[in-house]
Amino acid sequence: MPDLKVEQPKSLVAIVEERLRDAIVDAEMRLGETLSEEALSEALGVSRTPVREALARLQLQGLVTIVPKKGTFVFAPTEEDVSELCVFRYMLETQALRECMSKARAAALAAMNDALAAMEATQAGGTRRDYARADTVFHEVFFQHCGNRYLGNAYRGVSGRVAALRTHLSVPLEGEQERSMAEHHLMVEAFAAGRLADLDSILHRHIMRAWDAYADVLRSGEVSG
Amino acid sequence: MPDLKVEQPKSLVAIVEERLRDAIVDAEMRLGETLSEEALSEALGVSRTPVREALARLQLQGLVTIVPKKGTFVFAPTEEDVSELCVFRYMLETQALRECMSKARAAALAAMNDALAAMEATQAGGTRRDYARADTVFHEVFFQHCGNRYLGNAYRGVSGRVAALRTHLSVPLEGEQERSMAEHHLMVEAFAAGRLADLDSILHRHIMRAWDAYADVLRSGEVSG
DNA sequence: TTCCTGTATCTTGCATACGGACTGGAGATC
DNA sequence: GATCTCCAGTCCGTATGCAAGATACAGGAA
Repeated sequence: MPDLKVEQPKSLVAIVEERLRDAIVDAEMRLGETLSEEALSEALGVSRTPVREALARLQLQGLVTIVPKKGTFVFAPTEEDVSELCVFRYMLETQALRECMSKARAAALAAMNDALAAMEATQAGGTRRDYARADTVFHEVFFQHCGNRYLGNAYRGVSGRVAALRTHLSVPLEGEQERSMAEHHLMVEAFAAGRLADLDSILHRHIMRAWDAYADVLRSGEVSG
Repeated sequence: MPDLKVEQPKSLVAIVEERLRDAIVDAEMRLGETLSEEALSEALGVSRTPVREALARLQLQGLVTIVPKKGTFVFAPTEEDVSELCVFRYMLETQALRECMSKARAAALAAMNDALAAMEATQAGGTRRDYARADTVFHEVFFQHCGNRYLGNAYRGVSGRVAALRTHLSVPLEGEQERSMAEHHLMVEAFAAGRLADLDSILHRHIMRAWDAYADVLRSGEVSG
């Protein structure tokens, strides 16, 4: 018998969650903006129940903050927050890369090259948002091949914030994308050659430079929407 | 004016979540056992809404599995699961210890000594469960002092499973508690002396020995309740 | 003017109702 | 006896209603 498995239609909760997540990550909403369950449910054309459940999930991902009896707000990171997030992200990624290298080196390398190609494609004919998305996909590769789903879960738990920061706090510096691409190339090379220490230092530089830029924007007080 | 701040009464969701979490962790329920929202809501004396929300949170902690239209089940780890969990836990703890040592060494050391004393107290006049709880507290110390709340969140995301495995899959081997205590003492000593490498290796041995024991129980097919 | 206070209006927390989907077993059919 | 069909029971997904807390603002008192 052929494989006839049908995929379940997504639940409303899943749809709403995804939609809201995208709205936050893609900066359709401002950081700190007030959300109302009722307003959202009306805008989305569903009842409050799935909206409420989706918001609860987003809270656990750190994308919104729910204050009892008061309201729900898009998250608003402090400089400290961003710093800790970057450190944490570096820890996860470096560990994931280690696991990839020892367990699924070939597969991971192939996937990284694919992701790299996709990034280059967006550079040629895509928006900054397309590049940001491709960047996200690249870093997710580490976790798809690391062979430890807990590591991947942990990353998924913060990836929303990481992606949101990329969108909200990035300023389009001249030549930034080129430098970013160059670093990604270096990472793949170091991975291919098995140079773990190099890989770590490139990754560290890569992430910490992003932190620097975010911190500048935060200090400037401009929490762009 | 004196400090009159009143603490908010916990929401029903939080109460239900905690209660269910305890029930799973303390092995009041069997691994894989079927749960029904309605049955739980009746047993707990609340409506389905907070139960449902609490179950959703527990799912994100990996303590229950929700199958749409079918039912909710207490998690049932595979041997692979447990292995990955142990590896992940080792990663988190070792990173947290690093951060503790570089950022809040004195405070962390003091807290570790307190936790150690509490463990010894339960050894004198407490149940195995008391010891297990004190053990959990000891490991949480790392994350309370590591200065990175994301690291702590990640740990909290798996600590339920870790604690549940401790309760469900541990067999009371002769002298096990003594060996465990000895290892904890060694860890504190190594931390106090700043010997990171030793600390790592003790922690690794400590966690992997637990994994060994769990794997044995899982292979034996006895998923105790 | 400044401060306090009552109230209108917002928010979320929780309970409840209904319908679709799934499961397991009794009975019919071959 | 084996298999299929139908149906009742159970579960979750979603919508809706009501209660209670938080907030903002108008209006009165000092």
